[in-house]
Amino acid sequence: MLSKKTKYGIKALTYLANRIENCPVQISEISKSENISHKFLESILLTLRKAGVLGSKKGKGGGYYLLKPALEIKMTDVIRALEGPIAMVPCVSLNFYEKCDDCPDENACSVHKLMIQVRDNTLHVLRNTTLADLNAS
Amino acid sequence: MLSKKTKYGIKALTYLANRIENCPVQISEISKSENISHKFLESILLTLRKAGVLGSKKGKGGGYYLLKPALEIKMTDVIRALEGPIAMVPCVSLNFYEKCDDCPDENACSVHKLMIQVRDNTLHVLRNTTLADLNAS
DNA sequence: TATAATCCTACTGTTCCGATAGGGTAATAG
DNA sequence: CTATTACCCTATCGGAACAGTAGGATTATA
Repeated sequence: MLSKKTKYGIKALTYLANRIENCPVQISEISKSENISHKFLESILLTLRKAGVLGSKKGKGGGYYLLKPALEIKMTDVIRALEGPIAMVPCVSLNFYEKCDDCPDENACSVHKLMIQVRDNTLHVLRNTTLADLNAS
Repeated sequence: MLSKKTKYGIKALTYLANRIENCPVQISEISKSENISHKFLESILLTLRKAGVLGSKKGKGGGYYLLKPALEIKMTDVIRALEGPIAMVPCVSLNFYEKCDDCPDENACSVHKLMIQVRDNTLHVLRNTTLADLNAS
């Protein structure tokens, strides 16, 4: 299941991408438009800034803005920053690998085999989808 | 993330599918072979029986066995029984649909659009994979 | 009738998620 | 220079879900 953090993050990014000008947008503007708690959204945007997806400007007239064109922001980057692993089990994760306690041999594990298939298919979608593809049509 | 319940369930099913004879296998045999807590596995196999995947025989010499040939047991059925929804958000789930609180219009939602893509790709894998495909090679 | 095994309900400890609280810090307007 | 605005950061907390446990009831076999 996708966490609300990730869901709200994607919605906020889409909102930013749909603006005509890429100038700083305040948290409260996004929060009102997308029905997201102001404080919660604040922590989400902070995470995206630390991940290098968003830039921010402090003080009056400040806010958050996209650091790159929407076409260059891949969904893999966004989801990894907010959600963590894309894989459904840590033992098939590319970026967040962890060995299973119960599995003596990964290559003989049926779950491992299946989840690699799922991961590859999911990655294919997320790698080839950018923020620009999610724009309101 | 896949729950341990689902993971253990798939491992147990694979174990059953790999047996030469499809006669009742005791919980403790599977539990030992796959390093799963006996009691926990018990509840998992019970779920699979209620879902119509496994049959059981009580009393001495009893145990669990596959109700259908491995080739006819789809991963979608197994995962839905143990994990619940396959989709990453309830609003794109086929079997466990729920409307989002924050979304006035699903069709305009960027997350919705993206997650339908992911769901379709995942479903494609899980529908076309049966227990027989997971056999130890 | 003893024993072996599933069946079933309830409970519990832990972890994670979603959200909140409260102040600190930087930039801008005037 | 100062007030205001808005981001920055840490800590905390309630609740839900997960992983696993406990204990006995039931049923079938030998």
